Amino acid sequence: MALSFFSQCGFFSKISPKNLEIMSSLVKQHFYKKGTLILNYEQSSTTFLYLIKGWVKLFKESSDGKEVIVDILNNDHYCGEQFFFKKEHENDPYKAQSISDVEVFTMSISSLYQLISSDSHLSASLLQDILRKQQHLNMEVEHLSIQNSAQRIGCFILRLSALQDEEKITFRLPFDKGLLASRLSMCPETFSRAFNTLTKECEITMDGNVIHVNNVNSVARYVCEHCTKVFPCKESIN
Amino acid sequence: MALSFFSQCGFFSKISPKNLEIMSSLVKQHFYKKGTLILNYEQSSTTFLYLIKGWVKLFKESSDGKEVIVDILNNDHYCGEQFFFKKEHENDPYKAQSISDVEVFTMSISSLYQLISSDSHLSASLLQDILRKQQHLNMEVEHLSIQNSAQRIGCFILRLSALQDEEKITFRLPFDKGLLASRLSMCPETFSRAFNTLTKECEITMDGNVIHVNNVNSVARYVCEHCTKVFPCKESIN
DNA sequence: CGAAGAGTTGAGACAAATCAAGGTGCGTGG
DNA sequence: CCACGCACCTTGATTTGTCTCAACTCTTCG
Repeated sequence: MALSFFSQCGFFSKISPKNLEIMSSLVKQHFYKKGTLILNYEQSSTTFLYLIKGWVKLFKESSDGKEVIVDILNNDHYCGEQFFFKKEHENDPYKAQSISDVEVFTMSISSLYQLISSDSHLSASLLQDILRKQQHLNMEVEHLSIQNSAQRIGCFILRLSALQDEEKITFRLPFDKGLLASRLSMCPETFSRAFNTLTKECEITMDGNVIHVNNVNSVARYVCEHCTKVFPCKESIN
Repeated sequence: MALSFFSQCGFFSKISPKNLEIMSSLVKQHFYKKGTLILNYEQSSTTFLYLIKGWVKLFKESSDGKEVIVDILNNDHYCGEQFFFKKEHENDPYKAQSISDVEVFTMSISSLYQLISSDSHLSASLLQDILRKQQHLNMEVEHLSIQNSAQRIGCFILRLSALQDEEKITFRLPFDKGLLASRLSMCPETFSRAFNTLTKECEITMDGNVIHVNNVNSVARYVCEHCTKVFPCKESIN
């Protein structure tokens, strides 16, 4: 891969020139079609996966066979950093599957860890990223206890909308509704009904996979009612 | 504070001798009685708080005035690391209140960050700690979507029990039931009823604040039914 | 003794999951 | 081109889980 690529690549942009060289010899670039299993349980615990473009779902199966969504990754998200310090038997692995056509690069966790260890700017940049992720997880926990289903959907849409800076927004859902429901910890039926109440409560409609937000503030008024933050809360999408 | 203290103190045990000197001049030790407000919103975003001994609750107030528990800290837990990179206006602050008599030390976030930046062993050790925290948050999210109230209580008790290595265990709840209910995202009434079902479903009873677990495995059977992990799952208490 | 705080219990309301039945859009094979 | 199957989504009926409100008990502490 081109060295110049990494210089725009999330936390890697802080990598030292020397390590940049080393790194480019360690990574492998891959292209996968929608629906491909990218990592199985075993691979996940030794592989650092960086998503250049597309959408990837991370998931596990619970002991009674249901799929549990761990996370949904988008451009410049990554996974695997939690295994830096893990011994084999402590692992809590997952599977990764593409839910769109995707472009990724991978490298082994251990070699990334060596890079990090020898590059204090890189490690600071990673730390910053991880703390942001942690903030997001804190928000998720909070929302699961104070928001109802319709509000969780609305909040997700607001965060997608935040990428644009308009009053009226139209965009396509990045993946199917069943998966989004699952990501937001509700069943598909609840998702469908909750979206109806969202339409009733504020100026937002859905046509197939296309969302029309006619007034962002009306959505925020309904969604952020019980939240400890104030909209616009500038969180990342996931 | 004694230099030797930090050498046994969570991730600080990896601090270099030189930084250890510097650090000991930066920290302030405090003792607070149960019920003291240790940090207000403003202080929280500039203060690193390390809990040497006792229990501290971190909380916020939502826009409709309800208290939302962010975390409950115990020996060797800390808070404030999320502000390393935060600009003033991005802050998502909280309050900290002691829920037992406590012993803590504090230092400013910025001076801790300088220490971290100049000490790669220390920063690696911090990173490890933070990744553990992140794992725990992931687990919390997962549990909120797949466990019912009784299972969440049971899971909390199992994690407290994991500190001991016996079949039959008796211990005292470290803080009152209302707070625990809130920490587990349920109301006090639900906590009370859910504990009754727990007693019915497995060999566990409660007498005041004292929990008797007569058979750890019977609890695990009920609690871990839908989980993606296998008991004993060796998570930290909080 | 009385007041306050913590915990429990019951009744009713409400939210979400489950179960069951249809609808819609789409690609494939005839 | 149509017909079929299939995946995705929606809707309705029912059940389950949790919250809310209110009443009551128990303990503690002045």
